[in-house]
Amino acid sequence: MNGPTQRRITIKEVAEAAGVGVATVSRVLSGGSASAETREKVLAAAARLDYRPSALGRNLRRQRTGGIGLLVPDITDSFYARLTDGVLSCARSYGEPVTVGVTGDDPEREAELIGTLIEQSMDRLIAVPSGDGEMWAPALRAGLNVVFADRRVRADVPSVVPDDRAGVLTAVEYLAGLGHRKIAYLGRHGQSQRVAAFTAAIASLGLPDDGDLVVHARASRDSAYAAAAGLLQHRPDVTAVIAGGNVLGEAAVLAARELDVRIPRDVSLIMFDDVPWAELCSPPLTVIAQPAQDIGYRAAELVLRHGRRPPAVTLPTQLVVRASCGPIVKTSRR
Amino acid sequence: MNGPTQRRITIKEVAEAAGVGVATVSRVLSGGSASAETREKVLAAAARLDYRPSALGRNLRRQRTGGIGLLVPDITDSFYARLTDGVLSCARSYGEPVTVGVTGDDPEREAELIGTLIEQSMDRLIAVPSGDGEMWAPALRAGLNVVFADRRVRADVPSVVPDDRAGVLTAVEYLAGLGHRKIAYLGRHGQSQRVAAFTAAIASLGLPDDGDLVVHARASRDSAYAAAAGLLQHRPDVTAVIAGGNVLGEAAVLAARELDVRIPRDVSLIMFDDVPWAELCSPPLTVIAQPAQDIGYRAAELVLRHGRRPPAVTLPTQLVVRASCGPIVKTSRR
DNA sequence: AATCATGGTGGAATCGTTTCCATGAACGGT
DNA sequence: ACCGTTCATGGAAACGATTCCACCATGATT
Repeated sequence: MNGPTQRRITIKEVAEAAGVGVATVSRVLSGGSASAETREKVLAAAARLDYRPSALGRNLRRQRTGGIGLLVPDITDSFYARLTDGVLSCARSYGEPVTVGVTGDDPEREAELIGTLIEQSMDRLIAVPSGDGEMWAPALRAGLNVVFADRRVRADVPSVVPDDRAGVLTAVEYLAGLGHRKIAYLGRHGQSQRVAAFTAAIASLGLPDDGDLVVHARASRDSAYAAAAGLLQHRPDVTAVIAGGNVLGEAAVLAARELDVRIPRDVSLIMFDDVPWAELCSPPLTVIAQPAQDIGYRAAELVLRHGRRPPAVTLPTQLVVRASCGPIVKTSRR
Repeated sequence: MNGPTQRRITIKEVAEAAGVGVATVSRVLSGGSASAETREKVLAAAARLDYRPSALGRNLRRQRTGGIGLLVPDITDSFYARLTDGVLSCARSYGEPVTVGVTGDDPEREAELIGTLIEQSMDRLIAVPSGDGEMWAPALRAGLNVVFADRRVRADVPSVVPDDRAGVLTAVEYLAGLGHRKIAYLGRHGQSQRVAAFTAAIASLGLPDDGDLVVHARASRDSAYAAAAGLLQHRPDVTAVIAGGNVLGEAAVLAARELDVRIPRDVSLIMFDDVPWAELCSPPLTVIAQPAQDIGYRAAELVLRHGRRPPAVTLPTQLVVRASCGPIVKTSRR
């Protein structure tokens, strides 16, 4: 009840105002051929009426919808926030709107969100996939133009991922160089790539792999804390932990503090993903930096350009040494 | 070139498969009246064909578009990420897609994004407004259903904001209680509400207000750092700083460290917005916690319900005392 | 001079859905 | 037995854009 909310003006009215047919208006505005005189008239009328073509009408006619969908596990996680920022940044330069959904690493919610996007006739989608590759078969069959980000779960879908193998290897080598032999990986579900890289790295360096050195958490902070605390409590023999993300790193620091495990004296910690607060933390955290924003940007480029899509883009990571890793002191703690 | 990308099935095909007219299909699927028999047939056909109504067609017909737009200054900022999470969480329960845009606190970019949203026929918008209220006149006249979040720049637009006045007052009182008299506010553009509350609080406590105790930064981390460093360098007389957001707080800690200003011995710091790392920081940061997620959720509710919209919702903040504020030692530092 | 190529232009079909309206059947009341 | 009411149903219009196609005028070619 706050105003007469003026009706949207259509191409028909512009045509009338310019004294031409609707086809001509459409042609002029789409850069088609027209005489200089009519072009002038149409442009003037459009400007005068502040005409904005309706994306609805356009998209209905041409079957292809503009806009791109983006599915991330958790927008609250700095890594995915930065990835999102990269996508938005690229999309903005193309003038394409981005619809964002949060999956919480739950395949069911993911499927539901995909359904919503398909209903909107979105045909371009960037996703950090939650489940395994099978789940994506229907979406792909539906003609969805999908690009995976951060994780690669199908070989037939283009993806932009950090160089997990190199990152993990760097981390493990660094820790091994400090004398650590019992190194644990604290990851979240869906990081099969990294876990594989981890066990491979352990094996290649001849370190013992006596079973459950890999612990998984779900997307929430609570779950991350529980996993970290469990690891520190039940495995007093591990002397170094690799956290597979900033939420997990945060949880590890918190849990260590709570359990009176000192970093790096009692256990060394190295965290995937460099975040601003890693430097502010006490102790400042040694991290494997990941180009989160670039990942998003490149994924958006891929999904927008759409032509000649390379199977995979791998972006380098970087070890940033701060103060959360130290040489091993004597034996295992406690 | 990766498949025959099957054509989307339409209501017409469902009608044909069910042996009824399109109108009947539409009616059944929208919950209109129909005989049990036909309802059965239609539902069966729709399920068999995996029919999904096209939002494009629907939205074109009914002039009201589903979906809501969300405009935030910086998705990388934990506060806005959490706010966004709240919006997405609420929107998901309504099955409404959310289109997100990043304004960077730039009114021009904001206007551009609004234009894009209008083109998409979005009629519902949640925004953290960058500019002043005037800028919103065209959007409102266009029939946009707007709700402001975090900042209130117009009285005639519903908004959901934290209780800035109480938050600032609490912070100032707490610092004054510790003996501080020269307190600075480090804010970002668009926080006029808080700055007003700050000067009011200063005045009400009888503290000196000798001019430029308020410093502004833009949305970027660089700008925040510059502002914080400038403040600490040029005003050795201030003994306490209130940072108006987590990015500003982070910048303040960083700048203090760089300039060898110790917290809380040399200056006390209190930060708006509680973030997970505030506890991990050295020293742990005393903060004014803001219900970022709730703000987003409530804003989404407001924009979705749409009826009887209250003029404003104010959500409480909370002082969380940690270790970044201390009593004043002697005189001004240095 | 008659015909053909050219290029600007507008009418009309189309996209997929909702909704108005007319139709026809069934049924109950007088 | 006839008429009026109710109800399910399907045809068709409408939403706003793009695009095919026919049309006409002009200029060039034979």
